[in-house]
Parts: sequence; structure tokens; C-alpha cells
Amino acid sequence: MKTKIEGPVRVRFPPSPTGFLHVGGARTAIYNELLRQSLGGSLVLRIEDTDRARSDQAMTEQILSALRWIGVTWDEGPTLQSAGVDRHRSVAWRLLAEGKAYHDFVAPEAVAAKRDEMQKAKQNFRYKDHFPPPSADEAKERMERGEPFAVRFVMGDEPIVVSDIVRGEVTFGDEMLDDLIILRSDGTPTYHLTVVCDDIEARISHVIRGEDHLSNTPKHIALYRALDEEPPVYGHLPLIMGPGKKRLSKRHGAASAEEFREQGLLPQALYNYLAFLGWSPGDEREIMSREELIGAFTAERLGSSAAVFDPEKLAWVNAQYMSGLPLATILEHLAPFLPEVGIDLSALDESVRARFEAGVDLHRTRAKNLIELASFAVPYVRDRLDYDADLCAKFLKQEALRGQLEQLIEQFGSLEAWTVESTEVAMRSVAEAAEVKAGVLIHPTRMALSCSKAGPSLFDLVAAMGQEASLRHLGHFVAFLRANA
RNA sequence: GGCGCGUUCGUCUAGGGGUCCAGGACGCCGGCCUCUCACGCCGGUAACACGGGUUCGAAUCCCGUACGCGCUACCA
Repeated sequence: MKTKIEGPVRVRFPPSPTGFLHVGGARTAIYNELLRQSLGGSLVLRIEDTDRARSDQAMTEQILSALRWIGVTWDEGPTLQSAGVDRHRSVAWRLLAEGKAYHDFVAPEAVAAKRDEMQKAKQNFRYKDHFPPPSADEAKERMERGEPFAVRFVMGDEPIVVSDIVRGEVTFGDEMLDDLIILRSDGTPTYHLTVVCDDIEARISHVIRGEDHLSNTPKHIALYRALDEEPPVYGHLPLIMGPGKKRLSKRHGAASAEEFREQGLLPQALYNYLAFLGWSPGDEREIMSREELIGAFTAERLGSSAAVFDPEKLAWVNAQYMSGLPLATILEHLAPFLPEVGIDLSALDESVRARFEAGVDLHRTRAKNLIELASFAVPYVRDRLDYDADLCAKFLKQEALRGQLEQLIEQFGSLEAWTVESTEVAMRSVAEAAEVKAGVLIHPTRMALSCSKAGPSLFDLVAAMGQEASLRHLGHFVAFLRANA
């Protein structure tokens, strides 16, 4: 039975600052945001930094930055899980005092040995079947002797039913229900204790997380009950896989949001693509903005089977945004990639800047990403271009071409109106006078203006470049042909 | 080993007993457009994991098998 969700909701996204924001995590964040935005309520961001050794401030910043880049917004936090350690510990003491947890003096090695033994005998292993809790007196005595101990939570034997938004009711029988450590012998709380405590503390109503936590959920529910708290509504998302439904890793291309950012993808595209990995609006829309997704999102439509991450489809979605977003938005996202190709926007005067923007607008439909777009923009701002003799080999061999291009320069130079139409008329008349097909002039001209054999329709290119820059490049190109003939 | 989850074109998915000889999208192939390359447009390719049931009728419900993934930590 799927549970219908009603708002307002209090949801959370708790990344560990131990690395980059994985696409799976990014998608979890997106669904939580979509749920919160569509139903009202709050999304709280919590940094799970209890594993101090592997966490640091830079990593946390990295994750926040990736979240902001992709366009996920949150209402509360980021709060640090590490700030609640005393609270977590006192909850463990409380459970101990209420007899819902006990002191565990068994050495980890002894447990591991037993586990291995059972594993070899192909038997199910449960801690509580082999290591009975110490009596109160024994525990007291051993504590006084200074023996190290962990705190273990008592799991009942009653089956626990998880009512999951995406999977319906999932029952866990007693084979899986085992006493679990909530406080390590060094006094630090374990994950299961901390999530439950923090979700209670933040009054979380809905926990939407990865499927890897589904089997952990009965433990969490037991903890809620032991603390006399109502468990949240759960929803476990299928995992994002690599090719062949194997675990997704860097080997399959990018696996983190940061990498896509560096590759020059638009965040709108990643957001859109990720939202569709495991969810669909039910109609035939594929390209939906964050706002449209918020309007259409319902948790009931979340899928339950694992999806393979497909960089090719992401590339297509990206291309849709490259051509569909307002120019100003493209320009904004393009800015960080400009220094790489030697463009300093602040140093450009107004006319060059206008030329640059016209060029970006003209090339955006054929650039796969922002890196490519940036390089396409170079000829619009640079005074002189460097031509490649190999690429131009064909033009170098055409002796008549130089003279024809000079004719063209003359014609272009005398044009009063510089438009797609006027330049085309001028070029065709030069071609006609020289008794060659227009293509004979069009291709070298494209090369002269863009250093490339392929590109936009030539007259669009010429119009965007403007008269002055077009003539200048053409002049340089003829000189280049002469010098290398 | 135990337990849990999953399985529709290569990939993302629609579908939830008859309207499905299974629809859309990416990819791939072909065509149109054309000064090139893209975009766009048109067409094609290709799937209900397997086996049993239930039913007049199953992609849809039930059981089993296979495969994949997850959990089974003093990791999170």
C-alpha cells in the first residue's frame, strides 16, 4: 500500500562531508526539495560529520557549493551533527537506565570470530543468540574494574513493518532483528542512534533517502518506539547505477555534481535529468524546469527500480537547456569558463562585448557544453586569429582564391548596411563575377572568421561578427594564405 | 549463508486485468532542410527476465527460479 503524503512536511538532507556530492545524493536532495516545495514545510540540511577524521570544513563547503550550484534550496541549517554528541550520549544513557540497552563488554574480535564461524557453517548470525547481556551486578563490577564497554540496544523479536512511500509495506522478521551498538567503547554514538536522535530533534516528518537504508529502517523504528516517539514516514529511493546495473563509479565518467560542473554542464540540465531518474510526470514531458517540477511532483509517482545513469541522455538534456535558456542565463554560467580561453570580459569595450554576446547566442545551439561555447566565442573578441595550415591546406592550394577574397573584402568594405541579407548578396555577386560557386568563397570565409570548417550559417556568422571584425579577420586570412602559399 | 528490494526496447520511462500485435524520450540507422556542422522536422530500429498458476482474458494479480542491488560493522 502506498501512502499518500500530505503537507506540510519537514524533510531533511544529511550529506556526510567525506567527499563530493554524488549524483545519487544530489538526486535525493532534489526529491526532498521537490516534496518540500510542492507541499510546503521545511527542508533541513544536516552535515553528518561525526566521522571527524574523514570530515573537514573544506569538504562541507564543497557540498554546500555543489548543492547551491545545482539549484537546491533549503530552509534550515546546515546544522552539524557533531554538535549533538552530548545529546546523543544522554539518549543512550536514558535507554540504559530504562533497561532498553545494556553494557556490552564483549571484545569486538570475539564477535567477529563468532560471526566468521557461523558464516562458514552457512548459518545466520545474530549477536543476541551468542552473547547474552551481563547481569546488572556483573556490569557494575566490570565497569568499576575499568573494563571497556559499548552500549548495545535491545531489539525485540516482534517483526517490524516499514510502511514505505515507494515500496508499500515491507516486513522484517526476527532473523534480521539483532541488538545493535549505539555507543562505541570510546563513547561516541553510532550512526543509527544519531540519525534517529537528530530526526526527532528536528521534528522530521518524512525521511526520503536511498534504498541502502531500507534494511536499516527497522532498527530506526525500534529506536523511535523505545524513545516513545512516532517514527516518520519513510520513502526509500532506488539507487542510481552504472552500466550493467553495477555500482556507479568514476570509471563510468563523472559521478559527482562537481565533475559535471567542471565539464561545463548547466545545473538546470543536471537537475532536470536527475529528477527524471526514478520519477516522471506521467505525461510526455521531458524537459521541465525546477519550477515546473515543483508544480508536477508527487511522491506517489516515484519509481521503485534502480536506474542506470546515462551520460548521453544528460548531454541531450543539457543541449536543450543550452539553446532554450535565456541568453543572460547562459552568459552568467559561461563566465567562469572564459578565463580558460583567455577572455577577460571586464577588459572588453562595449562593441566587442556586444559582438561576443551575439557570437555566444549564435553558437549555443551547437555547443555541447560551456567549455566548447567559450572556445567558440574566442574569434569574436580576439584581434587576430591563428590559422592552422593543415586545416587550411585546401584553401592554400587554390591560387585564385586570394584574389577572390580580396574582391570580397572590397565588396564587404563598401557595404553600408551590414546584415545577413546584404552580405549574402555581396558575396554571391563576387562569386558570380569570379565564375565560381558561392561555396568556394563561403568555406574559406568561415575559416577566416572562426578558424573552423564547420559552424553556423556563414551569413549569420558574418552578421554577428560585424563589419569591422569580419574585414579584419578576412584581411589577416588572405595574408596568411599568401605567406604560406 | 540469512534477510530485504528490484526486473517493460541498449538506456530513462508510460502503463496497475481487456482500449497494448505495448506509448514517449535518449541512442543508433535513413531521409528532409542546407554553404559546412549542429539544431529542427519526418521515418525506421528495438522491450513486458524465465517458468508455473489465477482468470473468459495478464505487461498488469499469486507462487517459484534466475539475475542485479542492498543490509547483515564498535562505517555512514
